[in-house]
Amino acid sequence: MRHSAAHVMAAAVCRLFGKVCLDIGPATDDGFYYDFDLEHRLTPEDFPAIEAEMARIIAADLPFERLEVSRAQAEEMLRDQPYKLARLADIPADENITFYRCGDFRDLCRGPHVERSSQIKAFKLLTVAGSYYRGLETNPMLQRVYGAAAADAAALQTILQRLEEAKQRDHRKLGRELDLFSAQELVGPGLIHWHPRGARIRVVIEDFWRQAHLRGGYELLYTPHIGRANLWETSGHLDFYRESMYAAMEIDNAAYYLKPMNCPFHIQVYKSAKRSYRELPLRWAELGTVYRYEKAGVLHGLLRVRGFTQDDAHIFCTPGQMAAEIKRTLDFAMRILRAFGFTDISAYLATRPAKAVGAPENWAQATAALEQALRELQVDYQRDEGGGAFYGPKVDLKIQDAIGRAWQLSTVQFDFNLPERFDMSYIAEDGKAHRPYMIHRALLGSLERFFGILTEHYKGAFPLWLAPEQVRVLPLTDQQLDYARQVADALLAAGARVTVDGSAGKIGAKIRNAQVDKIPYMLVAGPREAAAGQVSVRSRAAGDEGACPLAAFREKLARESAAPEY
RNA sequence: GCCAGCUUAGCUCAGUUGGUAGAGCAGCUGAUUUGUAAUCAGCAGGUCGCCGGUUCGACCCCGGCAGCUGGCUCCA
Repeated sequence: MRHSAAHVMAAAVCRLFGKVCLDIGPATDDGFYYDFDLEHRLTPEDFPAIEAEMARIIAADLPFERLEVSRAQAEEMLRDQPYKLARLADIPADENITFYRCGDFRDLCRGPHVERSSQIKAFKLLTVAGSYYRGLETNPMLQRVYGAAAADAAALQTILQRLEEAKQRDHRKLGRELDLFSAQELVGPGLIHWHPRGARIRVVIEDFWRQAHLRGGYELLYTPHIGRANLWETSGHLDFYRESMYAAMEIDNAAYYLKPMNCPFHIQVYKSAKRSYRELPLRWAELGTVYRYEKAGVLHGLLRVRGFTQDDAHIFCTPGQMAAEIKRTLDFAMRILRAFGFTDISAYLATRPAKAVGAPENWAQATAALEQALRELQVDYQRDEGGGAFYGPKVDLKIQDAIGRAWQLSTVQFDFNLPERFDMSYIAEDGKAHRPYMIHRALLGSLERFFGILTEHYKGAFPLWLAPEQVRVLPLTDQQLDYARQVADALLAAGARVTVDGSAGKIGAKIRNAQVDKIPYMLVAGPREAAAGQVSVRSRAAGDEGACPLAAFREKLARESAAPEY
């Protein structure tokens, strides 16, 4: 039905805009799109006319007819459709060539379709965008119109509501409304400023992350932001990653580059001493800020930026330790993700691509270790055959957020390349130098991206342990301002993130503002509470919870705001 | 980077078929001192993204640039 809706849209566009070169128009999860090439530049202002034309075709209840034709007939039918002719040429000789006809519109198409146009019950055009022919950057750009289509009006409403819900959760909107972060034109695109409220959350995330890593057997590193050209030549980045790197800075006749990755620095720390098998595995983690030149058109809020902090780590181990380290790392990653409220986790295992470095038997061993760990940890996973980086196989973990969207966060990657390039070694029991195994991993991915996803997951209503402002004390009148400050001081001393609303408004207004700011707890302090040393607790989610002694609330807060177990 | 669209006050948006702009919220000041989602009044705030062109005159028309948005491509 959705695919048929694409045909009907193409038919409508052809009727309205004269000569249209058609490419393809498949169904999508929620609807359909069609790629065309036409003189007229389509805009959303064209949608009502196209939709009206589509509605006419649907109302006419036209049949979809399947036509089986010879290749010669097909070529004749498509003589003024260059993209279609190219698609036709791709159809294998032993396959039937079919067209589907609906009214005066017919399209080279494998089908199937609905029987009659009236079976398209509900649709709506959504956006128009550019799209390279066959997805190749060097090809001409076609115009793509996306639409939603559903079995009935209610189902279409559900789709549109889901899109609206995603819009309401957009971290860029919430980031502005809740004053969490910004990017500044004067500074440059893709460079993030964490405002006080966003930074408070980041501090909690980082503190939690550091504690977890120290308890999890990692050491923490800090490494420089720039390094000499030699370093990046040795690592190979200047050969294969240069277009993603910021240009060199010349200092004392040497070229320095801003780091796009942390690995070479960690390797230098490794190489600062002769390593023994007795000290392996080494697990070194760093919140490492990197800069990458991302094309302007791909930047997106916090999710795709040019400067970001990876929660990076490198594990150096012996081949014999590798399987255990993999399992340990994946288990650790999942426990951390669950702590942040992401419980629905799945995995992708990417295996050896055609062009790869490293011995095939090492690849096989590493891939098997990854797969075994996934099985032992009972994670659902899919294999992405040949999808690994050239330097090693990897596992990516994906989570589902509160409205079911999937995001890739963690990645665990083998590296058979850098240990070689940097000639890393350790002395084994046999007294000889051996090459260590190297594993890259990031759990949150980058703090920017993770924070964006977290914001959308919670719709800005961060749980108590993450909330930038956990408690706001609301004096009923100015008479209670001193008492409110005492309450706040007492909570502050206990480690809470707390403020006082000293504005002149009525209590209703103060509550409204606190709700809009998504503060987990509001404490109303009127004359009754001040006299009794109490606070009236209102929770963001549950509303008025009644009065209790300040000390009791302080204990409740301490209990509830502890970082989660993991 | 590519295609298209957008850019007016801190935010969300009106507006002028070319005669240099307005609202709500936020801010500030004053009044109000209030019991669980918006008290009232006043004030202030804008080289209408930037640069250039056309014009007697440009926020409006044209060109260039920047940023953003939706996609595409990319994502070691």
